[in-house]
Amino acid sequence: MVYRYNEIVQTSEVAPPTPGRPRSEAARRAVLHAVDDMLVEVGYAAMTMKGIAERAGVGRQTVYRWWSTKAQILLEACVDDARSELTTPRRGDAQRNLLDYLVALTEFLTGSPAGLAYRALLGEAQHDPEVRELLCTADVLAEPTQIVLDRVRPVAPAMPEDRLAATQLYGPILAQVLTTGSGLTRSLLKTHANSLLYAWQS
Amino acid sequence: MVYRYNEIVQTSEVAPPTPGRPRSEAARRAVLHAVDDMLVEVGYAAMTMKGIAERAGVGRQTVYRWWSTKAQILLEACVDDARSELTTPRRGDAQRNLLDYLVALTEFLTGSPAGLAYRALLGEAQHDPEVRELLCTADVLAEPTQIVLDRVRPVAPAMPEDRLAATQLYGPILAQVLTTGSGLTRSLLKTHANSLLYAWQS
Amino acid sequence: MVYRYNEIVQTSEVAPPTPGRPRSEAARRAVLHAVDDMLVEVGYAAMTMKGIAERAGVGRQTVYRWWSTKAQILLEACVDDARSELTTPRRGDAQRNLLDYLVALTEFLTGSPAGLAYRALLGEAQHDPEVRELLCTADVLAEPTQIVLDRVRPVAPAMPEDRLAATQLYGPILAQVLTTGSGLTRSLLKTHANSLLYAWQS
Amino acid sequence: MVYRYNEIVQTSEVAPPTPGRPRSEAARRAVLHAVDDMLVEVGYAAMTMKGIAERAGVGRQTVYRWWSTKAQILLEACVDDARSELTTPRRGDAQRNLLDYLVALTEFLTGSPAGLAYRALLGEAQHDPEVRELLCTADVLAEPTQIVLDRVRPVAPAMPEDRLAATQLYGPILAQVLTTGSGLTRSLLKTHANSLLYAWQS
DNA sequence: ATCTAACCGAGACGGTACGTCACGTCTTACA
DNA sequence: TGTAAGACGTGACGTACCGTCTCGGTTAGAT
Repeated sequence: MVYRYNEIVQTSEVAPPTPGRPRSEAARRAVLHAVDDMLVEVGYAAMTMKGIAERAGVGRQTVYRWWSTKAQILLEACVDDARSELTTPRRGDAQRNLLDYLVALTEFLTGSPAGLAYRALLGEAQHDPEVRELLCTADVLAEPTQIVLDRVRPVAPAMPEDRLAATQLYGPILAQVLTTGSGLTRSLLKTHANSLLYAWQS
Repeated sequence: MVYRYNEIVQTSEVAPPTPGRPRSEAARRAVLHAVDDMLVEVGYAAMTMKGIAERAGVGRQTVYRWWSTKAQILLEACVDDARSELTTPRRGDAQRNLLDYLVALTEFLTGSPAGLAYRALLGEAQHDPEVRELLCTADVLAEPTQIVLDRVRPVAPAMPEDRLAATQLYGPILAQVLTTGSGLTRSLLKTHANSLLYAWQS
Repeated sequence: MVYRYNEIVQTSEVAPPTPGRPRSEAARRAVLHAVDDMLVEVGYAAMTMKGIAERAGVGRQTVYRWWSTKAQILLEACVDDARSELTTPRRGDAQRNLLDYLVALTEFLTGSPAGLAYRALLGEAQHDPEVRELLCTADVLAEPTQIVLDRVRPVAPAMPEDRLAATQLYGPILAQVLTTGSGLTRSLLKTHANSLLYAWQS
Repeated sequence: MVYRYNEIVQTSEVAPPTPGRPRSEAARRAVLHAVDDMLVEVGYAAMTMKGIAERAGVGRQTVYRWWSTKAQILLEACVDDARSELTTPRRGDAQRNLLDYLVALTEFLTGSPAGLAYRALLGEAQHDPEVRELLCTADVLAEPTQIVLDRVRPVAPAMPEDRLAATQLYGPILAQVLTTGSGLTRSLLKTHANSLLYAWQS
């Protein structure tokens, strides 16, 4: 689970008050917003800790105090958006459940700031194992995919175990975006969904 | 097609001699080897143009003269290896053709230096459009995949158009490696191959 | 007037505190000392900004932050020494006043580190107008010469205006050192002083 | 004595022909002209061996084959001009002989390309002993000054030995130009000449 | 109403890689 | 052999960002 600011413990108790000046919520938000904006404006590579601090109007030390790397900031900035963008309403039709998800995923990966962030992080993960771990624990794709699979499973008796089924479902879409930069057309997504469903129903 | 040193045109003519001292083949090879070694030793992120030059025992300017970025060097260093590692011998059995390829791809992506390089480049491509373009023109995965699909197509009448079929085939494997860092087991690969073949044969 | 670190304004007020970490006096001194040492050890030409920083155990940016060129550092490092070395005590005898000054000047130019620095700067000034300006504003020779001239003027009614008188006094000594690298002997200095005094007394 | 291209031995014989391709006079002249031009166009500091070669349309190695440093080229390029510009016609009047020389010297140092070169070399000599030696052997100022002194000596019985007299004569002018960048006015030159003559006649 | 401790901004610090430039040497083909 | 061309290894250039540190100042709860 990702760090959440002033996270409330799940009992009825609140966090014990610490001495000293409390963390500035304004500074935190300024940093997250700065990261969001800069990602689309200058791109991941040109985004620096120094630049983020200046853009956020925040001291450099304040950034380092709460996050070690720009990947951490980016993850915190996008994970909630990602989750909501990848959640599709339940449909009666299994094929429609899959298609809706594939469309949402494609839009997420190609059009959304959160998706752009996810791709940047996934890219960084190929260079830096820590980022990969960060990304795995946040589970951005796995969770929403699982929900969709659970909806479909009742009518897909031949569906393989979750891990493979998930990667069969979103793998082609993700690979397509990562390698070419753009997604599949809606009609190809439909073909893909039908393919899988046919195979899983066997 | 990637730059090839002293590339001989395919006719009987050779390249016209340019004035001045010719490029040093030794320096070129030293750089490519240095990049190969450093990628596995220190990783992509810690690899710098300066470090490459020093490791290769080569002037910094010499590196910049022939390559703009470490991505270019890496691509030139790995593209041939990649192609050969992803080429599987033709089999009589369609399912075996697919499985062999999926196994080779998984080993390439998880075990081979060239595959490590490819992943690093694909990661960098998420940060830098120029790297993506470089990677697209080199076509590392597309070409070998196409060969396998062509072998299978005669017995797979429902196989969709090439682009989608290719991404259905290698997408799950690639996605799995990129997101988790490790590949699918052989038995899951077999299941995946069977799934696809079943769907494509209907 | 040359920049002086943390220069206190001459009233009772101090400089208003600037935000951020204050400049490190230790780093400033380390740079000035490094420059002093390196000038005599390796010479002006072989002295580089990089070398100065390393010798001083200081970051390169820290040097550039406070000085643009090695000439500036050198000037700041030597101007105070120069002034004190060129200041001779007042004598009753006019001829002795001149001679003492000429001797001090010769020793300064040929034997003192500060004088070595001055010659290097004067040399650089022939290549770079900015250095000349720097040197003019610092007024290394003009001021001490003026003091001596003022002492002598009462008994030298024919002494020309200051600029010419000064250059008549120190010009031969300076020219001798610059062109040959070594100074005039004491007896020639005496002859020179007598010559001038005779002409100025007319 | 400075190197002179294809210097003819003083007997009636010509130099024995050496084997191989003879040195290109065109290349030599191109280099000297390039140096002349670049000195006034970009200044001494910005003049590089590489730039000289390119400007002259000459190979880099060709420059290095015949000269080690830009100082050597500059000296060869300007020494003849310097000598002729500093030679004044003999006058009957001693004071006029001095004044003419001082004026010529001032114009040389402030207005002539050859004088600019001389100042640059003298500047460089403060950083590099080899350049000083080069400059001393070429004797740019000493020789013409000596000629003038010899003309004046008959009517100046108190003139000190040559070295001091020369430096008394030209030192103030040289010092003035080196320190301020501009020369003394004609009327000050006149005053200076009179001063010296008065002292030397006593 | 202090006191104290952790926060905040600003910015200098020692490092290090960046991409460029010139150095002086070398290796070609040609004259 | 001399020449123009140009690649070579070397190393300084001035800039940018790294992550740390040191200031003055702020903001709370505890005394």
